Amino acid sequence: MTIFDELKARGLLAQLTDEEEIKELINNGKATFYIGFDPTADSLHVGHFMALCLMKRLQMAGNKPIALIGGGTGMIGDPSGRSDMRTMMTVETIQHNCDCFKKQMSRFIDFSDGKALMVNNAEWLMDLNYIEFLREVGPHFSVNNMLRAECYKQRMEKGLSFLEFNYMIMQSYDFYELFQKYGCNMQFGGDDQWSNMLGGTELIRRKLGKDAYAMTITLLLNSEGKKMGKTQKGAVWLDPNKTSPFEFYQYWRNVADADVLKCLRMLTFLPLEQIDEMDKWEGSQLNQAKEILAYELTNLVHGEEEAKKAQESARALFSSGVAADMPTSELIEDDFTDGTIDLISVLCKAGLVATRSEGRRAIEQGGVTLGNDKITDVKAVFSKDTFAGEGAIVKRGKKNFRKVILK
RNA sequence: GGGUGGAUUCCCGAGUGGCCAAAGGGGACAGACUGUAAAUCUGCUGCAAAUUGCUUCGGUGGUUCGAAUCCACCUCCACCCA
Repeated sequence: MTIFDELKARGLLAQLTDEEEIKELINNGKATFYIGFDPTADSLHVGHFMALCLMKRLQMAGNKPIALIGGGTGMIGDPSGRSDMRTMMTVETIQHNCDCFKKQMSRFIDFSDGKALMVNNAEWLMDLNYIEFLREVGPHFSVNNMLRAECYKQRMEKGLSFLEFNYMIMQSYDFYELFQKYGCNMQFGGDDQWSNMLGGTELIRRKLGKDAYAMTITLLLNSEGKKMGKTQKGAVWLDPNKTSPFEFYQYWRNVADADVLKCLRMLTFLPLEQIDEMDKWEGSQLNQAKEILAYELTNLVHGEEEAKKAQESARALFSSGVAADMPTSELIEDDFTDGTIDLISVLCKAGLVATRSEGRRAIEQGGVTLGNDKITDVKAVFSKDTFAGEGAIVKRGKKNFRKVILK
């Protein structure tokens, strides 16, 4: 199976400028492609993960990836899909975020021997001269056309500043620059980037009379049509310090039935035959598929050891309620008053609730378990013995466990 | 630059002097039912030393016994005119 067919079978491809040409390029390892990453946070998240996978897949097929960090475009902010204006970031923050991205990406992509490149568009965007730039690219963009783009249309109602309006031009210029510098002939990106990407191919054609191609990846949406990788706490990060391997594993273990197969296809590197086999599973059997999904992804992002640990913890926790390796919190002597500590404090210290009010609610509603006892008395207190030695397992709701130990 | 309308809690959105920690909906959280799923039902949703107290309705200042609500100035946004 060719790489192109595989990508297609996995449901990764959304829009393409020229299917035949792109097929020819990537199947024969002749593509030098780039994907842009906006440094809006100090870690990549699940949303970026698909892009990284795609880079990896194409790299394995002999193509050359360029990871473009948007140090320059980050100064502007992409208005696509945003309902409000993005807060502007300081130069220092952007730089810091770029550095973090670099580190994380190196885990997935092989940058050795020029097999892949990582560049920052700040390199060429920051020193542009306004007038020169306007003269150079300005004539090639039609405002009428830009306004017709879906991503701007939506913003016409809410307000779109000139600053953000320029994002498309900057991104197009990136492609143009990469095309000339590195022979980059393709751009990939999220489906929401389509119009920005077309801007680039258009600019290259108009200025250089050459063809470049663009292709978008399907956005990973769940069955409810929402972007995946978001939780109530925010994004699911790839940085283990922001989202622990266990949490990461649990996120995937908990996807809806309707989404498991799609996730397996789009995100894992498992052979398609194996995935098709799982497609036949039904009902509670899907829990197996979810385990596989969670394990595979945790393995990819955090390594085999972490994946195993997370899986074992999860299994143990949900079957017997105990696990050797589980999120642990420590109490110190000072947390106790007269040798005891109240349950609300325990919940807070363990990070299971954000405020004491929330803790009180959780207890009142019967959501809190310590050891094997459900506790509904808000005023319940516990002695140091409770947490000594092996500690005690505190549960808030059905899926939030924490081992609490007296230090 | 001129005019008009607007900014309320995680989001949408009511409230136009005390009865307001602020209707309703969504989301989130907890419980029941389940398969660590979905759907459904119930509870709950500012903070805390918790039948009470404290802080919130874009910002600052003012009027008043009392302000989300009235006044002044400011900031931001949308629409119309230039």
